[in-house]
Parts: sequence; C-alpha cells; structure tokens
Amino acid sequence: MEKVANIAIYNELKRRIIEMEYPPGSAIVEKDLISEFKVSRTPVREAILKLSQNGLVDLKPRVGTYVSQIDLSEVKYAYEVKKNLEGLASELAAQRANENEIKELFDIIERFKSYDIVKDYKYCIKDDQRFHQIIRNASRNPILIKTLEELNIRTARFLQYIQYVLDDYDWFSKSLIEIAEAIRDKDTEKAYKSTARHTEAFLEQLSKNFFG
Amino acid sequence: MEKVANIAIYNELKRRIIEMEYPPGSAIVEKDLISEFKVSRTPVREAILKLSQNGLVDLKPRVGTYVSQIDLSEVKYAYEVKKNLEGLASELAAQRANENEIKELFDIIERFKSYDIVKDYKYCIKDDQRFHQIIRNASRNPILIKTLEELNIRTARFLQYIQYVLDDYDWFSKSLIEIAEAIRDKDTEKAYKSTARHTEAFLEQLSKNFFG
DNA sequence: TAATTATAATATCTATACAATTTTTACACA
DNA sequence: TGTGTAAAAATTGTATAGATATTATAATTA
Repeated sequence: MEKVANIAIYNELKRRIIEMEYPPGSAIVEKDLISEFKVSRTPVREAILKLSQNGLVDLKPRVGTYVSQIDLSEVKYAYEVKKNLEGLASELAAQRANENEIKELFDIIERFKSYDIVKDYKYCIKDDQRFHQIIRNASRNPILIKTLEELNIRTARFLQYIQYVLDDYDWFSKSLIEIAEAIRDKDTEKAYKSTARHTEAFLEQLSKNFFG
Repeated sequence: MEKVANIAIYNELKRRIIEMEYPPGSAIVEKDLISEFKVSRTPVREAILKLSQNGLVDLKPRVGTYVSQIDLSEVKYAYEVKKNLEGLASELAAQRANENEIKELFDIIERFKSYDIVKDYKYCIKDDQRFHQIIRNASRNPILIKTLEELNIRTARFLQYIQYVLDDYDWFSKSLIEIAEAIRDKDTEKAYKSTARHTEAFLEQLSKNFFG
C-alpha cells in the first residue's frame, strides 16, 4: 500500500475494526502497520492512540494493542445517552433546519419505500445514518454533533447485525416519517419525543435479539 | 522537575491550561517541556495530542501548538448539551443511587450553608463539582460519565469567572437542595427537570454577564 | 515428571537524529 | 526610509536505533 498520512491510517484502521476485518480481541501490531503503510512508528502510534480514545482498541502498556470486545452493556449505556441527545438534536433541528435539509429528509423517506429490507439492508443502514446526520447538522451545535458522532463510533460494530434485528421494518419507516414531519412543522416537543421513542424502540429491538 | 510519564504530563498541562497559568493563545513549545519534564519529545507529543482532542489546544501543522481561546459560543453549545445530560444523570441517579451517595449530597448542602460565596468561592466550586460528580457516578452509566467529563473539560476555564457570576447565590443552593431531594425520593421526573432547570439557569447567569 | 528459574525472543516505549516547513532576520536596492 | 528577496534560525513532522518490559521457551533441579 502507498504511504499515507496518520489521519488516513486512523480512518483505515477505524474502518477495518468497524467492519470487523479486525475481529474483536485481535492484536494490532505496530510493526505490521509500519511495513504495510510504509511509515514510521510515530504516525502509526498517533493513529492507535486516537482509536483508543474511541474505545475501539485497548492499550496494554508494554504488551500490545488489541481490538476491544463488543460489550453489549456498553451498547445499552450508549443508547441510554443517545436517546436523549438524538432527541435534543431533533428538537434543535425543528428550530433551525432549512428548506434543503427538510427536503432531503423526505427524499430519504421516499427512497425507503422502494427498499427491500433484506436485500437492500446495506442501503437502509446508509440512508438511516444519513437521515440522522442531517438532523445532527441541522442542530447547528458543533459540540452536540461531535458527541453524537463519538457515540456512533462506539455502537458502529453492533449495527453490522442490524439486518437480523429489524423484523418490524414497518414501524421503523413510520417513525422516521413522524420525526421528519415534526421538524418540518417546527414542533419541538414532538420532534424530541418521537426521536427519543424511535431511539429507545431501536434499542428494544436490539435487546430482544441479543440480551435475551 | 522530576521525570514524569506522559499521562502525568497530560494532567499537568491540562491543569495549567484550565487554571489559566497558560493563558489562551499562548504557545506550547515542545522544546521547553522537554527540558522541564526531562523527557524526550515522544511522550510530550502524545500529551499534546490528547489535549487537542479535548479542544484545549489548537495544532497548527509545522507551526506550533497554541492554547485555544475561550470561545463563548462553544460554552453555550456545551451547556445546551449539558442541560440534557446532567438531567439524564440525575434521572438515573434517582433510580440507582445508594444511601452513602445520597448522604454525601446532603453533606455538601450542609457545608454550603456555612460558606461565604465571595470569600470561599473556591470551595464552592469544588463542592459544586463534587455534587455533580456524585450524581454522575450514581447514574451507573460509564459512557454518560465519560461524556459529561469531556464536556466539563471544555467549560472548565469558564468557571474561573464564576465568582463574578453568582450574584444570586441563594437560588443556587436552593436548586441543589431540590435536586438532592428528588434523587432521595426517587422522583425521576423531578430529578430530571430540576437539574435541567439548574443547568439552564446557570447558563443564563453566565450569559447575562458575558454575552451582554 | 512437575515445578521453578534462567534465558531468549518479541513488542512496546523512549530518545535522538534528520527532514520539511514556516517564520524571522539581514541585506541590498530603489 | 521602505520594500523585496534570500539566507538563516526555529519549530514541528518523521524515521530509526536502542532501552525496557513482558511473555514464551528451555533448561535444571527436586
């Protein structure tokens, strides 16, 4: 592979971990990355340090770096926080979103109608994430945006299993419509509540399948 | 100064920035830290990288590292998020706090009665921070705890001015009592609302003094 | 044969040297 | 005196070698 900068190394390693090319528990060896990316230890280490801040790897001093386990209780904790913050983002978006953003929300909802959840689940994930990204950005609160994005990194690997979880697909798209309409109508309370419900229901679906 | 590990360097630099020994805009020069802490550039660099993740310093590539400015709009954004998350922490604490934690909350409130806000404002800050820390930990949600602590780092420097802000000290201690009672009574709704109000009112006091 | 200790191998952690870029300074010239 | 250019100094970014700690292996002894 060509020589790349440390930010590119970070992004590539993040991708490999999230897409589970590097399975949980596997070792991340600096020497291997040095020879692969054709750089020295310094940029590799800086990338690894950043990954550890995201909770994607665990650093054992003088021993090594290992891809962290997918901790189901951590996912639950993350969703406990996400429930509130996604709600807050929608509440603010209801006050601050512009025409283009609202239009794009409804465009996504239109696309959803044509998807087959089993066959097109990868597109579903992408559009769902785009939907929430639009709302985040429309909140116009950079700290909220950053906080939510960090939470998403922590739960990203879990979403690989989403195809097995979304049995009630109809409910899912309906709640997106509710959120988009609340934002369009500048109904802050409804925006908060419908988003919080949406996030909580999503966690419930996950729990039903994974926590027993 | 004795030779110290990189985590200690990070903590020391963080303290200096938060307590404004290093004023906003001042340069952080690796060479100076090397000779002060008697270590090489590697651990110094790793400490600086971590500071930049907290938003305490800005890295200008090939130029230098500078202590970030206290951005008042960023403080507002942080409080917009804190309002929700401190509320969530109280709500969860109302369900999960143990006897000792509740007792410590009321101990702090007792101490507050004996303080002179002008003379003892440093103790007030410390006890107020301890109060919220107890509630955070009582939420039993490690991700919520970490998220709130990161937000606190971003707003920490601003609290240096708290002595000039707290003109309505009576309201402040009263709202702490309301929060503690709600948690003691396991009244989740009241815990959320009184904490959110408390946080919002605090920001309003700040705004009145700084944003004009 | 099992347990314990000594040794070797492996990987991270630190220190330092080198490279690249920016900023400052000095000097020439108008 | 002011401006433009070029050289030098200063600082960060990167690379690499050596120090240190951990883990695995082998040898030795009970």
